[in-house]
Parts: sequence; structure tokens; C-alpha cells
Amino acid sequence: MSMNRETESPAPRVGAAFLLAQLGAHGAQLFAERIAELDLTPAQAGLLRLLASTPGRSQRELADDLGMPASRFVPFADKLEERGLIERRRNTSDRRLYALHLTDQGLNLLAELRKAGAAHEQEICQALSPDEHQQLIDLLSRIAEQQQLTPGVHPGYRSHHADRPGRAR
Amino acid sequence: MSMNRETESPAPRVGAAFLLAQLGAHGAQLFAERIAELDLTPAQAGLLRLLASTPGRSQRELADDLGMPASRFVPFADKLEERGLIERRRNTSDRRLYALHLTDQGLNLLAELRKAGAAHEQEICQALSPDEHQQLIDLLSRIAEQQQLTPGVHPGYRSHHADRPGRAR
DNA sequence: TATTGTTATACTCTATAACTATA
DNA sequence: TATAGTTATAGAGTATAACAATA
Repeated sequence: MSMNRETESPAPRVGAAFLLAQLGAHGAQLFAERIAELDLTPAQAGLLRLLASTPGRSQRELADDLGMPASRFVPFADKLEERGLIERRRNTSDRRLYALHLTDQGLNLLAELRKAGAAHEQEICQALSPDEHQQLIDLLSRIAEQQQLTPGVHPGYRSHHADRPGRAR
Repeated sequence: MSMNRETESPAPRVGAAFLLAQLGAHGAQLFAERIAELDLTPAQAGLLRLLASTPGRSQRELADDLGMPASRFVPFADKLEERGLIERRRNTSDRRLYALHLTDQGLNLLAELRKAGAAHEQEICQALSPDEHQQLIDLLSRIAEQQQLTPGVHPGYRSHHADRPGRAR
């Protein structure tokens, strides 16, 4: 079949929103494959980062931040506790609450995680010069702020496969 | 433990890759909610756009492009055919193949879809000036090309809820 | 009575693989 | 024998809601 019957549409006319969705999903997949080598999922990595910045919060608060129902957070946290990465401490003033903390082992893994994050950043942005790289961060930050996105959390965490790391296909 | 032992890290130090994932997921969600008013999912919209640019292809080819298994493509296309948006025509030279085409009704809905896409683009990029908007598109296009992403398709299509439109929470 | 954490059940969605028709 | 399309089934993952402990 002839493929060039309508040559009057040369430019693909791709918008920024579509590119953002496309690149975001692509990058998220690459990152998931990368940290699978640490036996971590993006959601698990998100919890570790969350506990590093504000330790001692309750499971319900953390579940809300990650966008997952409390009932799913329980086995989600169970696995990380079994691996010795996080710790549940009883709150003495209100014994209904747990206070979640990173263990030393969790801190060590978090350091590995940050190395992986830096390598991932370079992989995604290798087409840009350092100046352009910073330019992109500035533009994206402005959009994120205007869209009122919470720093450090994105909606993908609420999704499926929060427990088992995915592999490359 | 004291929380301000390392005060030398004042900036949140968010990378472009994380912002891309965050904004991509956020924008995809907004877009899904927007086109739910047309009773369409992002994957369905993707197929309509695909058929508009290159009509007459087989189901297997299209399923591959959308990243979904052929078995799931069948009921996926069924719904659009029942709604009179697409049409299956038998290939005369190889009668195993279907050739999928948009109907007139499908073309009309595609026009609505493009209006929704333009409005979505403005919603996402309202923090930027026209110049900055174009600047962002250029930077993202360079990354997409270097990462060898297929124009017009993104991995989110392969995912869940390809059939039923989601609503705002 | 309200809230945190937990468990169980019922449901949705999916891929695997078998099957038919055509090549 | 190989491929396009289809169907069925078995399994994974989820939210809803009931439950126990504490406030």
C-alpha cells in the first residue's frame, strides 16, 4: 500500500503534555528495572525516601502519602520489615499508632538507591547539555508547582505491583 | 536522633527524571478524566489516533503498537466496533487478516478528542510563556528521540483499565 | 463513638494457552 | 507448519468491609 498519500502533514505536532506522559512512563519503567537489582519497587523506594525525610509517622499517614489504601499498606510494610529495612515502634502516648523508622540497613540501601537515582538521571538526560539539563529542571519545577504537586511523591506509587520488582521484558 | 545533622542540603534536589515521572503520571490522570467525558480511555484514544494516521492495519500490528497482547485487543476493539467508531474489513488477499478503519462517527469523535488534547496541553503548560512552552517541547523531543521512543505511543497504553474510563476520585 | 491497624472475602483484570480458520 | 484472530480458564492483585484494640 502507498504510504505517502497525505504528505501535507510533515510535522508530527506532538504536544508537551503527551511528551511528558510518554517520557514519564518510559523513565519510570527504566528506573523500575534499575532498582529491581536492589530488589526494590518504585513504591518501596518512595517509602524509604519518605521515612528518611520525615521519620516516625503512622502507617495511615504514610499510606495516604503513597496513595494506597491502608489495607494494602500493611503487607507492603510487612515485607520491608521482614527484610530489616524498616522498623515499627509503638507510640507510647497513643498505643494504637505505630511509628515507622528506617533501620541502619535501610539507610544503607537508601544510599544505594540514591546512586541509582543519579545514574538514572544521567541516562534520561544524556541528550542535553548541562545548561539545558538545568533549564529543563527549571521549567518542569515551575509546572509542578503551578499544578500543586507534592514534592517527592507521584501518583504511580498507588498503582499495581507495589511489592514485587518488575523485570525487563 | 537529631534531624538537622546535615544542614548542607537545603535544596530538595529533585531531578528531571523524577519530575518527568511525576508530571507525566499527573498529566495522564488529568487527561484520562477529561476524555472520560467522551467515554474514552487513553488506550482507546491511542487506537483512534493510530487508525487516523495509518488505517487498514491488522489487529496484531495494532496490538503490538499499543503494547497489549492480542487476546486483550479483541474485546478492546469489540467495544469500539459496537459503538460504531471503528470498522473491521476483511482483507481480500489474506482472509485471516482484518483491516481496521475509522468510521465517520469515529472521525467525528477524533475531532472532539483533538479539542480535548489542545485544552489539556494548555492546562498543563499554563505556568509557561509561549516561548518557554516551545522550549520545553524542543528539549523533550530531543530526549524522546535519543531514547528511541516511538512517536504517538507510550507504554501507559499497555496497562490496566484499557476499556473502562476512570473518573476523578 | 471514633480511629489505627489488621484480616478476609469477593471481585476485577490479566496473561497463558488452547482452538479455528486460513495460508 | 505457521500465523491471525478468538475464546476460556486459572491465577494474581485489589478494594470493601468487617473486626480488634485503643482512645
